Formats: sequence, structure tokens, C-alpha cells
Amino acid sequence: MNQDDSKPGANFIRNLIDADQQAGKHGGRVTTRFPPEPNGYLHIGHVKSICLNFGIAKQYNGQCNLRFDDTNPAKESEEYVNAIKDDVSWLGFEWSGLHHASDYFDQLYDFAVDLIKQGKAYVDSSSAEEMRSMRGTLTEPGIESPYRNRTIEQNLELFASMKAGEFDDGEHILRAKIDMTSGNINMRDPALYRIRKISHVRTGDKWNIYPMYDFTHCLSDAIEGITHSLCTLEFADHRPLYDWVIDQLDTPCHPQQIEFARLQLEYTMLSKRRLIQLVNDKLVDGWDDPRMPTVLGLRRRGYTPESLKDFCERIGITKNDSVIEMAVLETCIRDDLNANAERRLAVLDPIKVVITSLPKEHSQTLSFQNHPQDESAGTRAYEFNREVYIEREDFAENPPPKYQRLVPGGEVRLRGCYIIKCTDVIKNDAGEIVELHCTHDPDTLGKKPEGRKVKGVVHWVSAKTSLTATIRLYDPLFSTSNPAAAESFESEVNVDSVTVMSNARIEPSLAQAAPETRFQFERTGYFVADRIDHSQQAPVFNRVVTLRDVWAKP
RNA sequence: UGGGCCGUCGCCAAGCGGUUAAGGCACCGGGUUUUGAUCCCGGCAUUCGGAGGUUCGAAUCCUCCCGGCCCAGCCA
Repeated sequence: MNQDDSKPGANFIRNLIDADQQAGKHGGRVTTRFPPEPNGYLHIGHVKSICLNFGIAKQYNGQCNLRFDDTNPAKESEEYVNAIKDDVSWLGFEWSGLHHASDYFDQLYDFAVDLIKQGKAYVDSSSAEEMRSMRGTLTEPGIESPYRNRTIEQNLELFASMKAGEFDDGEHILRAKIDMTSGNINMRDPALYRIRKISHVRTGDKWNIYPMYDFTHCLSDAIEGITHSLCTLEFADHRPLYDWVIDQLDTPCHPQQIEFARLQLEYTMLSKRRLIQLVNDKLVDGWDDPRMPTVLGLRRRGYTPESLKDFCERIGITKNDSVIEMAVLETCIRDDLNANAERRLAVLDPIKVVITSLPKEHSQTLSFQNHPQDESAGTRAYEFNREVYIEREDFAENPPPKYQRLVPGGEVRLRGCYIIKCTDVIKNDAGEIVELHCTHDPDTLGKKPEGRKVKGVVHWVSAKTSLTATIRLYDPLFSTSNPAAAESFESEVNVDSVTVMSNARIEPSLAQAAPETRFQFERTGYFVADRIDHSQQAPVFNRVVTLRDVWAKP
């Protein structure tokens, strides 16, 4: 429904790039990159960054690379690399170049040697603890390492030996020689290379030393000709170092690092470390659990790429430390599915209704519209019999005020069918309602009843032709709006966040739905055929989101 | 209390010296409706964290103050 090329909203980064374009910076070229570390699955926070980087490249007819920041072999794996590529593709983005920071290890090493030759980097043989104690504190300057004045020749030799594997992890480290008294701790002789005698997914055992983020990222950007290097706010303090490294070395260009605020969403938590914890502690069923804020989780839940992109467009890009309400995300998927999902009937918690005014063998084929606002979606045949199921909560013996569904002696319309009147409530020995007896008004099919108004409309399925299905309903994974702020976020987990309706009844065609097909089950919400568990024999649907419901509001 | 960053409606967010201070979400009405959905129409900041100052004119410039976020990995 949305025209795909609607103008993106203004934000400070686009304003800045407009100014760069105006000034002819980079010859008018715009190149961005999305640079994840392959140490976990992507979540909706990454989607914000992906939409920004790819969106800007598209807007300015530029390029956007996908680059894996794989400089810490201890944490990274191929599994994550593949998952990240799948997620970006599923979102609908195509990267211009696919790179790995490890592709640049040779060049990076040469840059480091260059720095040593300029006297701007040195090998420090202090232990990690010693380094920490010499770094100073937030308010006190650090002190210089006793190894800071080694000669260029000594440094060159030591660094070569580090590379050759002559030392163990932690024995030495390559540091930039900047300023131990800087107010910015990142400038107090930051580490550039550390010894890590473990093999790397892509470079195997070739390297005994691996470059640090601060040395790698800026140079990788420069090597790729990135013009605008967009990252989150916590890297703002690293920008002076980013610029320092590039300024010392002979690089193809000097990208501009620009920081924006990370996404924060209510009732969830976007921290890789903690998401891993949820998975490992089995608080969720995996990275693709429909309650997870991961791309895989949102996908399985039924969110569409379009809805996520719409979400990113709506929340904007700023440096404000803002927290987005869940309602925004839900509105995005409702808007998409309202326009694009076909309607079906399904009863989550069925109760049988016998229409006693109809003969036992009554069978009638009705025609239902697949979409109320879109004729082109067509119609489908829908069978009506003497026995149907309606939602248990659509009948009330003692209705609350303003209840407009079925009550004893009351009338309600079966959606797309007749108006029925409840004549008897059948209970078992325990006093539970097991069945309702109703009569129908034969003169109300496709027309309003004579002389009275019947407000309530209730969805239903035929007892004879409907199929049993499993339908999962979800609530937020956390019971508090800011679980990350809690002492132990795991105690904030909402233990009742999944409700499995295993006796739901669905109209028969639904069993044939391909996995990941989305529908609106009228009056109960938007649902998706589960991409893993759904089959024709055992249909399984997940509720993506409920319909907006003014009546249900607390 | 060192350095960096941020404060515009309940939640986001445009705005960049002259606007009646956009828009979205949420909320509150009202209309249409065989989904209490959708859709439509209307309402919703005389005010921009606070106080001073500059200016004919300030959310936009200056000063001070208040509040919040980030940084002391051989993680990214």
C-alpha cells in the first residue's frame, strides 16, 4: 500500500550528507557499511542500523557494504556469519560488497609497521593488570609505561616476533603512542594488536596476533572507501582515535564517523550478551523464539520485512537517549497486515453451538470475501451446518455492562451468516457450559433483521468441516517496561508469555497454507503459519499481534 | 569532581533567528461498518529542561544552572 519510494524522513545525518553533497565532498559519492561482529544473531537494534546504512546508500545512489568485523576469533563463528547474511537478505537489502576485516589483516599489519617506523607505536611488555593500573582513572591522568621509549628497531623486532608466534598470549602488546594524560581514556596509548594464539575462522593459523577494533575499523572503512561511517553513540569517544589512526597513515580516504542513538524498546532488551543468556538458560526456545527481539524471532513471530522497515522510518534517527513504545512496532505490523493479509475464520477456544431450528443434515455453502477492502482478493466458499463452534468468550451467562455478544435469550449474528438466538445453555455435572442451543432467523442472511437491531457479530466455524489446530498466543517476554535496568533481568521474565491453544478450530483451507503465510483471523488478530512447525496434518499458527481493541482496554 | 554526548506534547520526532511550534504513535470524542477491526472527521505544546542575556524579533545565538546517558577490555 505504501509507495515504496516515499521520501525518507529528515534527520541530522541526512542533513549532514546533504551539506557534504552541496560542498562536493568525496566527489558526491556516498558509501556506507553495516559492520556486525559475527558473534551473535541480529536483533531489531541492528535492523535500525541496517535500514539507516542501506537506506542512505539508496537515497544517494551510493553503495553499502556488508562487512564482518571479525577481529576476535575467540568469539566469532561461521554460524553467525551465515545467519547475519540470511537476515540482511530477508530484510530485503543487497550489499554492494561483502567483506571481512580479516581480508585486510596483511594491510593492517603493514600499517602497524608503518606506525612503529614513525615512532608512533610501541611494544609494551606490561601485564594487563599493570597496564590498567598505569591507565589512571576517569578523573586522574595515566602514567607512561616503562616500555614506552623502546627504540624503533626494538619495536620492529618485537612486533615481528609477536607475529611469528614467539610469545604467548599476553606477554606483549602493540600500543599507539599518543597521550597518557588525555581526558579521553581511549587516547591513553590504546592497544592496537594483541597476541592470540588461536585459529581464526577465515585465516586459520596464519596469525598469532590480531588487530583491535580501534585500529581495524577505521582502516577497514578507509580501505573500502567508506564516506560516512555510521555507528552508535558509545563510539563517540573513539572518534578522536579513529581520526588519529587515519591521519598518521597513508590511506585512500578519510571516512567521517557519525554517531546515532541505539534503539531501546519497551518490554524487551537489546543486548547481545543478555540475549545469549536467555537462550543458554533456556528461558526462551532459541534465537528464533517468537518472543525474541532477534530478526529470526520477529520473523518467526510473523513480522514482515516491510513492517520492520516502516518501524525504523517512524522512529527516526537522533542522538537522543529515547525509548520506543511497543505500540509503535505493533502499529507497523497491523498496518501492513491490515492491508495485505487475507481474512479467515478461526476459533481459538471453541464451544459448540447447535442450531436446533435446522435439520440435522443441513448444509449450506456461503461465499466469504477474503478482504473487506480489497475486492481483488476474491471470495471463498464457506460451509454452514447445524453445529458450529464459536469462541467461548463470545457467550456470557452474566454479561458485563455493554457486552454485545451472545447471552441467554439474546441474539447475535454469526459472521456472514444468520442471526441466532440462544435458547438453552447446556451444562455438565460440574456446572460447566458444554454446549449452547440456538435457533436461527432464516430471514437474516445478507440482510438486517426486521424491527430490531442486533449489534453483536461473532466469528464461527462449522463443527463438521473445521480442523483442529494449535495456535500460540504471545505476551511480552518481560513483565516490566525496562528489564535491562533490573538487578537481574532474568527475574523480569514473564513466565506466562506463551499461551498454547491446542484445540483451536480453523476453516479447512488454512491447513494448506504455506509456512509464513499471514492471515487476519477475524476478531482475534493477525496470525502466521509457523515456518518450522506448521504442516497440513498438524497446523500451527502464531499470533503476530492482536487487533486493536478499544473494548478490551483495561 | 577528567573527557564525550543529550534534553521540543504521555512516547517518538521535524524545526537551524521572523512558522498559527510539522508529522507519527498513544489518548479523547463523533461518523460509516455483518470484524467492538479497518476507514473517515475532529480534539490534543501561546510553548521548546530552568534562569539570565543578545536582538525589532529566540526552540533556534551567548552565559550560568538543573537533569540524563556513555567512557577506566590485551571486547566490539
